[in-house]
Amino acid sequence: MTGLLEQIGKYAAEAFEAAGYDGSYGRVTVSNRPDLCEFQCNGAMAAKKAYGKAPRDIAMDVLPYFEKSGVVKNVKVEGPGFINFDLSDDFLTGFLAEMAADERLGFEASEEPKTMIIDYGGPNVAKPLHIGHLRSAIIGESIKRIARFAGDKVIGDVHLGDWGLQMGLIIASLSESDGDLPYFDENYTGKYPDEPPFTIGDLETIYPAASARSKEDEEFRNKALEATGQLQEGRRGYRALWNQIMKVSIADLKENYRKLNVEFDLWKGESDAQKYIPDMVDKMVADGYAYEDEGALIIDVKEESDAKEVPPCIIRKSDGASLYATTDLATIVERMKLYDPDKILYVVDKRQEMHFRQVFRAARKTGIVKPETELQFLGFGTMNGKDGKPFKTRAGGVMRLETLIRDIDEAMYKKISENQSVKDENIGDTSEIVGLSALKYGDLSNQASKDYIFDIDKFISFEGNTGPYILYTIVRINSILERYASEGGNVQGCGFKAPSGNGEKELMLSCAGFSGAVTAAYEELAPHKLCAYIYALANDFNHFYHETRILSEEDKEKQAGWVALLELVRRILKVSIDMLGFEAPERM
RNA sequence: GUGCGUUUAGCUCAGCUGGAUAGAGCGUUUGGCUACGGACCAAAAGGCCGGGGGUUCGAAUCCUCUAACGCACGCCA
Repeated sequence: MTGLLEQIGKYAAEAFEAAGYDGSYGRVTVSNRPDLCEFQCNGAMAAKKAYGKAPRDIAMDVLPYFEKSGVVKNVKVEGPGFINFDLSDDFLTGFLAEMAADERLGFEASEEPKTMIIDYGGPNVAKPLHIGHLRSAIIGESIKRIARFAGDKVIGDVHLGDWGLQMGLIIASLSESDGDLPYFDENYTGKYPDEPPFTIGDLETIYPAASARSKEDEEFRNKALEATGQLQEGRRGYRALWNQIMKVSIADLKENYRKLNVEFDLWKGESDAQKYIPDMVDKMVADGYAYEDEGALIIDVKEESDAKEVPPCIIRKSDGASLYATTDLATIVERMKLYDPDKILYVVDKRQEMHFRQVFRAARKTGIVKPETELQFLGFGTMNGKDGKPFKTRAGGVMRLETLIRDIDEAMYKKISENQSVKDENIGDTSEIVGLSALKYGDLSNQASKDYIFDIDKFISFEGNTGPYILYTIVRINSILERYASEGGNVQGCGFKAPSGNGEKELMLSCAGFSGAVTAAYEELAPHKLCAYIYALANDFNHFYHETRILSEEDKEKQAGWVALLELVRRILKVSIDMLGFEAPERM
């Protein structure tokens, strides 16, 4: 089924055509003057120029045909030529019934599903996740889920930073501290141990120490560079050690992402792209796209229309090493080969925009990506502290994700224990679920591309436009519906009735806006639009709830209509928070 | 320096391809618990939409100039 505005718009277009005007003027929007009407059509004013006629007269021409459709009522022409009207009760209840019967709640999935790869997460091996990784994970996961709901085949790839100097640094450091391990014995031909010689905790200590040392100790740095080179050339012991680092690190990353309710389909990384590099570069040179300049191998990517010249894309440094752009290009080669996607979406810090512009252009120019395949960059803004500067710990360092999540869980635990009259044994699980909703909703309700203020106090206060408020609404509906069922009612058997009050009609109209909200969030890659929608829906529900005594209602027909409406609201909210990447607890 | 982005209520943010009186939350002030869950609801106060100019019947929205702030600008990722 098509969305509500689309359906009404169709009738409006027919009305315009019937009156002798172009149907495209029959666009309908939700009224911005709720005191006057529910919906409006401004087409008469837009048509003024084309027909050289007063907008009011055009509106009056069209008006009779609007009324005839039976879909709308109270049609009026007001002001300079606004066509204002309300929805007929029959049409609305019919629409809601159709929604309720539909698995996707009336959202029409695209007929030709696209295959889309989303590149998000981007953690580095052997380094703990910190808050810089948070937005990519939260936003990427939500967009993945929204696109899946919309019917696309979506593949999420974590794209690990698992290659390069960082690995050499760890190997070099271990060779000094644990030089007697077989990994460092070049003459060793036996099987390497199954058990890793370190824990994730060890790695997290080793890496930053080695990284700091390499900046002062040139000898050590050279050793790390050499180890990196040998690893890349395939030295057996180093490869085995690298596998151990990967094993330990990925297990830890998976656990951390699991806590965030983030799941990747692919755990590929920069290392997987390495084998495509030589052939790719050779071909780029042979085709004449890549050439040497100042000792480096570059691809020109500037275009005539650039307001500022875009620097060339460097694919090989003058010392012969490949770099970030090379790996990203080779990753595109691999993705095209293995998945042939219609689109690759990068959910990355917006400060990397120039880099991706270069990479995309180089990929297009050299033809490693099909012309039809879309490459899109979704840059997100920085998470700032309350002072407006990048978020730091009190000590001034980068905050670990684990610490952040733990802080929120603890604060939430405290709040829930204080508010709950009956002590629940599951309070720990509940505070994790609610805490995650606070964190994710707090992030997603902001426009992704903008910087935003990360205010822990605001998130854990969970009042107003927050995740916990949404969850609270769901839990409250659950409670009512459970009680209705326990008193012998059949929730699924209830049908919609014409609204009897304003709050009820508002809530119904709000429900009907679901598919429109999802469409906007999907097309614009904008989870915040879905947040805004469910917040308004939750508000409308709570308003309705306060003016209506549902369970004590004598008129069972009327009551059944309300139950049907509540069930629909619940489903919409649950489906929506699932798209945002969190869930509702049983109680809270 | 050049390019990109941001600027809307005391604070944090919405505002769809231009439409009627610019909206939320927090905070402030006031009212509502005989509870279908008060983590709620109702109401009030609070704005030259950074500034100037332009296009238009009509601009927070489009164009232009300008200011402040942020970010990015060939061998880091």
